[in-house]
Amino acid sequence: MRRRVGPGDFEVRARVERFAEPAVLLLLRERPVHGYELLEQLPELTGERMDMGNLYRFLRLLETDGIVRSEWDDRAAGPSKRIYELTGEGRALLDQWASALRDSQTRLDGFLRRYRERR
Amino acid sequence: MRRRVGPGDFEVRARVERFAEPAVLLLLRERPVHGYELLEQLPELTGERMDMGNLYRFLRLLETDGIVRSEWDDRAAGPSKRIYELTGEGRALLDQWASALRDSQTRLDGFLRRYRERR
DNA sequence: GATCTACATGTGTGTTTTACACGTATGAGG
DNA sequence: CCTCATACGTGTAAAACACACATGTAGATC
Repeated sequence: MRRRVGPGDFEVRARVERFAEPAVLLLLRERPVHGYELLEQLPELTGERMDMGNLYRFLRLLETDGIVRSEWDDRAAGPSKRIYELTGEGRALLDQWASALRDSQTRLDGFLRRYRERR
Repeated sequence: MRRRVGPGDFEVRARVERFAEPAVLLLLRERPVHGYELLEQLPELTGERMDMGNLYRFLRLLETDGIVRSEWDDRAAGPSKRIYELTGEGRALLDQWASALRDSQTRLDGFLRRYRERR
């Protein structure tokens, strides 16, 4: 997204497409967590707050795809939580993401190097 | 985009959102070019072929936003070309992109470092 | 005991971005 | 005359993202 905030003054965000996916997978690899917890921990990785609605939808999609599995947890007081954990497929997917993100890094590197040449 | 190409085997692309924009701006900063030429040179920066239709649409949008300006060039034989060049605003926007991309790089770096911890 | 806040999980829907298919015209070379 | 490379474009569907709203639990505060 690009937004003009003044003449010659833009606000640009350069986000990786669907970056929430690898971020969720990485957090889940560390330990099983529930959605609300992810919501709090994601910004640390992604730099911005994720939309709640999309997160919960996204988690269910991951489950139908066999990337995560979940179960309800009512043991604690308060509203019950759905705890998600990574499957073997999920770990494989995270590895693919990591490799794709390394490529992306290389590409960014190339871009920025070329940007600095010929100022 | 994520595509399952087998059990536990995924094809993941980790692309920066709207990466074509900074790529076009960078190419235009180097010298004025026309659309078809961009189409050929973009993959060098972005790693993939851009959709033609979207590129031409995108260039016109950039022009209405004052990021580039253009004029027809009929001097050469063959179909006439519309040559684009970067405006001052365009250069400013490229600088903003570069800064955003550096942030993105830092974020990727953090992600990958955390990925390598706790395998 | 009403009301406010934090926790926790969701649905509905519009907007933006990207993907894919197709249309039009010029001129060079067989 | 037909095909191919060049050059510019439109139409539209699908995917991703943004924004608003709905539902329920329980502790804290008034």
